Amino acid sequence: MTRQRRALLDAVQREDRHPTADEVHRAVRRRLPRISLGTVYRNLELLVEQGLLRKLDLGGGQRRFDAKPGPHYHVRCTRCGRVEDVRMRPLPAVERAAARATGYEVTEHHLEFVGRCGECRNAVRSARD
Amino acid sequence: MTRQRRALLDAVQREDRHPTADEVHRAVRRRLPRISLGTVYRNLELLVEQGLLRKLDLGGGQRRFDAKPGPHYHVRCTRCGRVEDVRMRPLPAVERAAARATGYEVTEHHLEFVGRCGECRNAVRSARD
DNA sequence: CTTTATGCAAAGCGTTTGCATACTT
DNA sequence: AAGTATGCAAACGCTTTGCATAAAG
Repeated sequence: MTRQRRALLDAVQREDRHPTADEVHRAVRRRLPRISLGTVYRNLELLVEQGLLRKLDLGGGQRRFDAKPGPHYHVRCTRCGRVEDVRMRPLPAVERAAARATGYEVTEHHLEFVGRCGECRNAVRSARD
Repeated sequence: MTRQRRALLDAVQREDRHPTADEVHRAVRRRLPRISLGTVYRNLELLVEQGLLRKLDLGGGQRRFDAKPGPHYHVRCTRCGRVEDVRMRPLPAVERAAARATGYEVTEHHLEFVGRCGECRNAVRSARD
C-alpha cells in the first residue's frame, strides 16, 4: 500500500459525491502534485478488486467510484450530473423475481433514478422568474 | 426518412437482442453495403430523440439500442454480454419513494440485473465435468 | 433548387497499457 | 537484489464531428 494508493482511497472515502477518476485525480493532486492519471486508474481498479471501492456505471460516459459499503441505490441529476445516494431500503425480493422470469442466475441488481436535484430545480425556477 | 434511416430502425426492431451500434452496422450492411458507422450513430441518435428507440447505458462500455416501447427492465449476462428483457411488472411506486427520500424530482428509473444466462451456466457446467 | 443526409476520415474523450525509472522490503 | 508501483506518453475502443458529395423534398 503506497502513499498514492492510500491517498486515493482516502479521497474517495472523504467525498460522498461519487467522484469520477478525473475528479479523484484533481483532489489527490493537491496533496501529491505529481501523481498521474494512469496511477489513479490503476489503483482505483485495484481497490475495486479488493472490495474496498465500488465502480458505478450509470449513464453519462464516465464511471464513478463509491466507497460506501453495502447495497444502496443512486439518483443522478440530469442538469448538473451529480450522483447521490438514495436512502431507501433495498429490495432483495426483486432478484428472485427476475431469476424466475428469465432463468438467469441473478447475482446483482442496480436501481438508478434520474431526475433533477433541489438545487437545479431552484436554479431553473429563479431563471424563469 | 432516407433508405438508411428506415433500414436502421427496422434492424433494431427486428432484433430483440438490444444490439450495439456496431452490431446494427453489421446487420444493415447486408442490405446497404456502403452505409457508414457515422450514419449509423447519427440516425440511431435521431431515432432516440424522436422516441422511436431507446438508448441503454448498462455497463460494459457500449451503449445498446432497444425498440421495445414502454418501461421494462433488463438482465445482462456477465459471461456472454447479452442483454435480455425481464418480464416483470414495473414498480411505479419506487419513484415516489426515491423522490421522498432525496428531494429530487424523479422522472425515470432503471432497474438492471446482472447474472449468468442459462446457456452460459450450461457451458460452465459442461466444461467443469 | 434548397435542404438535409451520406460516406469518409479525422478528432474527441475516457480509459488502459508499455516502458524506463523509482520506490519498497 | 527482487519485486512492485510510478510517471509519462502512446495506444485503445467507442462515439462524435467536419467536410465535400449525393440524395431527398
